[in-house]
Amino acid sequence: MLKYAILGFLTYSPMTGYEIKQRIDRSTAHFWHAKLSQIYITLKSLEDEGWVTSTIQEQQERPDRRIYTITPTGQQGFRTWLAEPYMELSPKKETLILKMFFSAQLDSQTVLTQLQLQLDLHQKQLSSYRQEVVHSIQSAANEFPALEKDARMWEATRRFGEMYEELYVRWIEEMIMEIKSQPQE
Amino acid sequence: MLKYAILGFLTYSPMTGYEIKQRIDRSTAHFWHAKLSQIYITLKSLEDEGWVTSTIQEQQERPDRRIYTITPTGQQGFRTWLAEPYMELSPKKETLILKMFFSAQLDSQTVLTQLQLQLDLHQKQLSSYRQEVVHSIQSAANEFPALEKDARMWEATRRFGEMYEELYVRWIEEMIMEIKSQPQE
DNA sequence: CGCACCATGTAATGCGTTACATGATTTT
DNA sequence: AAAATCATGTAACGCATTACATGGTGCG
Repeated sequence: MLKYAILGFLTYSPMTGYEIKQRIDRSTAHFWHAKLSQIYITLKSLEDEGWVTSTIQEQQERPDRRIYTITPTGQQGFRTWLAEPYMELSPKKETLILKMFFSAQLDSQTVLTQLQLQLDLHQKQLSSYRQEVVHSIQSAANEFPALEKDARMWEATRRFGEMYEELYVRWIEEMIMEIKSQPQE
Repeated sequence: MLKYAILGFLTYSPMTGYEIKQRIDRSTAHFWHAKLSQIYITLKSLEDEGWVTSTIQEQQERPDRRIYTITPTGQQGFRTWLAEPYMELSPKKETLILKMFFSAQLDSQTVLTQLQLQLDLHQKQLSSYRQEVVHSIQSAANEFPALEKDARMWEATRRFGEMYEELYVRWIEEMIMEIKSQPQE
């Protein structure tokens, strides 16, 4: 699956593994993330398949860069995947919710501390969607006017991330209120 | 991580791998899922660690059952994990959103079909949270009145799933409207 | 008659993370 | 002086999925 995310970025322009990582972090990280090491591994296997090719660009003051380019076969494979109907629900792994599921076994104070910590994290994430992510989409769109339609899609996915964090913050706040309002045993 | 979900269920009562799978499907599947084969593998490694023990219950008309019981060490390990502050955001892998991110490259009709399909799936999931999941929590709470506090937590996690699906449905509906309102090129 | 349910497990494979290894330049 | 950025990669490990293997009972 990661291979399609990588191919997707390479449809815009050739780039290095390092740059792909940066793009992911700035745009898709809230619904699709990846570690740098895994990106390098996946690029290599894409090259073995013939879906991308790579050339070395030598540099003197920086390490050499390996620039990956998508091949026609890769283009084709990516398009096929993109158009393919997706008929499942994406599997979720939400550690906080799992902990809460069993947290009746804990004292309220520990649970409240846990929730407060997560509230802070999600609030930070929310404000990042409202600021950094908005800006990075707008600057890409301004720089390349041909990508206007793409930018509208990117904005829609950003909005998904924002709505998700709003929901998370609301849920945690409700949990905190509910726990505080309950008689201690 | 799955090991803690399994231990969590075993704190309520001893049970088989098969039963753990059923419990997961009925209660935590929307934020924590697992395949049966992985549950068996994890139970075995928990037994090697000494966190659970197992006994065989012979049956004549059905296959024998291996019943797992949590040990004091396992109890301790589970409690430690539960009380541990969770300081990250859970990583997400949302295939639909990833596809949408790149879908400016597709014609609107294909995108609309994709969205409509997912809308149906999420609406079904939503109504399941409002019906089956509500009932299964209530029947567990009625059967074991001592679990009242637990049931309140289960209900909170169910509510999270419901809110999440409401968000998803809303987002897809907005996407459909936006795409329909755009001039075709 | 076929499908779903009960019930457990192994083998092969794939995907992902963490740690390791290197090393100059730029920013704080 | 320390940390972050640029830049690539491998090795070991862990976790998860898919396929394989078995086989009786109960329901529609």
